[in-house]
Amino acid sequence: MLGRNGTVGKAIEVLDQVADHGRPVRFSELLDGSRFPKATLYRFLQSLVGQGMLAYDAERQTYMPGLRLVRLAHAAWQHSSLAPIARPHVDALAEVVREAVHLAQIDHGHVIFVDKRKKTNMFDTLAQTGLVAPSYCTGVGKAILAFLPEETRSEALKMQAFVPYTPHTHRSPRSLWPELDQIRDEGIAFDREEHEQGIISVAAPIIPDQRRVVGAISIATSTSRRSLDELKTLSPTLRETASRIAAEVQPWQFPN
Amino acid sequence: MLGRNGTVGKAIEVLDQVADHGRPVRFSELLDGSRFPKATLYRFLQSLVGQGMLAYDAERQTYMPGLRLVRLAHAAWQHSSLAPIARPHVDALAEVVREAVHLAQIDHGHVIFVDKRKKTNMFDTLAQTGLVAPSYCTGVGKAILAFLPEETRSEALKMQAFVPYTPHTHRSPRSLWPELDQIRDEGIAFDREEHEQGIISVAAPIIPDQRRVVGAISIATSTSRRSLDELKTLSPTLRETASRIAAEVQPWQFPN
DNA sequence: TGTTTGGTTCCATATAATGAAACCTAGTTT
DNA sequence: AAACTAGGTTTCATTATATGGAACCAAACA
Repeated sequence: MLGRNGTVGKAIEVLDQVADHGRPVRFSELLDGSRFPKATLYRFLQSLVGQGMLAYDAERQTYMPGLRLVRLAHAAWQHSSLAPIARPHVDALAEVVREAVHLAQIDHGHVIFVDKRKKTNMFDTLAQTGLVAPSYCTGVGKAILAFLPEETRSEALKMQAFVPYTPHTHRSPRSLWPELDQIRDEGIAFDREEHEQGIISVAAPIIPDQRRVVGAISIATSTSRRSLDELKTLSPTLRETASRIAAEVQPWQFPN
Repeated sequence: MLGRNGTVGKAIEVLDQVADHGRPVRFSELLDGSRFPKATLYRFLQSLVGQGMLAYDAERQTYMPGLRLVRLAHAAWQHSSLAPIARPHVDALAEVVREAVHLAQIDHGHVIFVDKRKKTNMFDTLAQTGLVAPSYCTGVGKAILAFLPEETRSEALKMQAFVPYTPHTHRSPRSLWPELDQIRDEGIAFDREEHEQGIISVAAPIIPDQRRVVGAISIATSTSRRSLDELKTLSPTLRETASRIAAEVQPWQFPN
């Protein structure tokens, strides 16, 4: 039962696989990317469909997330995500700064974008709500890493592959440490085109009432629109929004 | 594996139980409401925490939905829920009619509210997004039931307990059939204080391109604010909104 | 008509799950 | 201080469930 080779772990893996397709998916497509034998995968799919976690379209022979998962989703969203509480603050910040605003949480060393707001159609980042990103080369990721307890941070850094997405990306934990120290000092993190070429951001951690960091919020833009120095001038507004969100968060509500 | 006594079914039952608490919950509280022996429940919780579907707060010894579920949630929400597509239409309708607007889908005979908008703070119904309601005594439920294929409708009706929530509630499928016929004729359903005393609604099914019904939308209010006749005058607007949503829905995207 | 493809089922065997009982720690009561 | 209680955690002989290669099925294709 425990671990990825338990029955529960395997079922969740299948669930993830269907969800990751982002569209209805046929059995053979799932089989191609699966580590399970045909009969085993088939049985897991039948089981998840029977439980309502997946839905099966008999006409097109495709699988997709089911309404029981949608229902669970909602409960999870409301009680384990910053997004419901932070939404008005994220909206307000986006209105003021006229750039993309991201809200993220961390999960086993990876950043999960849980909300994103922008008020213009001119520009966008790759960040999509619900998506996972590395923590070592995103503003929100570094803002969170800097304020994690030492041991948790070490574990989180171990899980990073330090893929050099751009010439500016950190290549190792050792390279990153001095910057994390600086982030702790200033309470502000920057993404200097480290994750996406041409994309910069400024981020602040969300830390309720001297407790541990629960997430981070960032303002992201392109180098063609703004400079890093211009982003710096938005730091006070950003910190204030992060504080407001932190004030509303009840720390016991969130996982980590 | 198949059914509620398979390992997967049991794990999902535990997941549901934690999610249904809507707040961090301790092991003993879960044990109280569980059909599993102590060791079995404990092991399921450890397994789900290990997989990230649940999170465990060691300080308070409480469990809650985990970020992997939030992530899965998002995928499910975006690809298996009407809400993302329907949102602008629901907003627009709420703006026009100045009452609560509900969006719902059906799942094994039960209605799931997937979105809800209102532009006044004066009153509210019990409908909460993500919640499940019976189909036989809600406007959206009856709107969907009426347009389901015959066999699916029979199955769905069998799953209803026909609890008489108010004196106006249908007590049996037999009692409901003539009204479903009428709903099919008119393309409009009413909740005449059948689910909640004092609450009435008008609902229309969402049926893309001669295909099967995928959901329904309703306008709900209280008898102290509006009469049923007044709600009737909103039918054309409601039908139009339902048609607009249906036009955007790609029928293969949604589960049944 | 024979072959291919994708999906579905079978069942002897293997593996994981089971759950009563015991254990552990912290707090409470005597 | 000792005994007791409560909530959480672990053990392991036994049982139940999962496994997965092979076979089967239906539809489409050559």
